Amino acid sequence: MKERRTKQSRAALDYASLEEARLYEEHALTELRNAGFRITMPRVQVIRALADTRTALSAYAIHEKIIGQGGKIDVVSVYRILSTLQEVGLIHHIGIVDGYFPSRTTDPHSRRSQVIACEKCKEVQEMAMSPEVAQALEAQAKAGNFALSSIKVELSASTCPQCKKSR
Amino acid sequence: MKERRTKQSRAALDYASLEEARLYEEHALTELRNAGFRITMPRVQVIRALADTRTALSAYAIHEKIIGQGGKIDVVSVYRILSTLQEVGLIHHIGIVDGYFPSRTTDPHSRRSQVIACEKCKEVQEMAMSPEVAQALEAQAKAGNFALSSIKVELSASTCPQCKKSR
DNA sequence: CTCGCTGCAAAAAATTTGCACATTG
DNA sequence: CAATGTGCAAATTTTTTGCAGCGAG
Repeated sequence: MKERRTKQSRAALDYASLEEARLYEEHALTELRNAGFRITMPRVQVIRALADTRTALSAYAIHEKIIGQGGKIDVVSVYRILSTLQEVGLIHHIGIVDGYFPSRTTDPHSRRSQVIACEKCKEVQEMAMSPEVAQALEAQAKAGNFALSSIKVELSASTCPQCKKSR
Repeated sequence: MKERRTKQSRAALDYASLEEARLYEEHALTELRNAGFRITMPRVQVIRALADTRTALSAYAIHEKIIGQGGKIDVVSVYRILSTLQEVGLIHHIGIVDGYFPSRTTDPHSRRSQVIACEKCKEVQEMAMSPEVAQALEAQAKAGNFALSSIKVELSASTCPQCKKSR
């Protein structure tokens, strides 16, 4: 029941599609370069570890994933690279699951993020923030006389579509 | 310029009004009792430390605040009490400032929270989540076939009303 | 070639655990 | 007085820092 697969399913539930991953890697490298950062092996490795994940990862989880795949990197570098990636807007830190997740679809410079995390399987999904929501929040901040600089929305679900099916 | 005060201003910028604090303490103790927890000195102390704060506090910050006021408590207890308070819904962990903040106005059982934090002075304010925002997010989750269980909105502002004035 | 970046070593900070004792209801 | 909760000691985990040397551009 847990091993359920469909024709076009991915190889393992923990990984995003190859295409998604490839796109993210490319995108991330470009953004990094544009921001004036050098492209190094450690950075490529961290980006790849994030590129195909479906769950939010901690610095240690990323480190282990890289080592587990035969890579070589120090945890300290993972920390430093994560803060660089966050600075450039290529990843978000997700509070409700305490981990980093790649920003695959969101504009790195938008300062807005919306995700939903499944409590059961821990998978995270980015969602587009609807203009209504964004505008309502902006209006509210303005009414309160705040100079709004960023919006972060984190939703939590007891089950996601996959978890719902496998029962 | 920094010491600006108005007639009805609070004694120190770090503290919420006495009335707000008193109400929160009372409310928190009631909820704790109702949830079947005992009322103990350490718990009262942590609740008080949170009751009058305007910024989000870490476990250590709470510990120091209590000790600094002549109280006595172990950090370990602070951790345990914080997780109890969170379980009961009396505090929220605010990701963008990485600290705990009292839920003064939100219903402990609503599983919804919305706050705004000022990047300059670090003060946090709870905001009511507008029905439009809540409904839009619910609809979105439903459309994605997720069983939504909680909503957390964190806004960040470069300046808050107070910071804006003092310039 | 030359900064920017990484690894290594080490320290510091944050969080968790086990157990004997104290306290609440 | 019977859980429940706390303090203390200690371990574990996470995060930060300083510095010498490597390597991307």
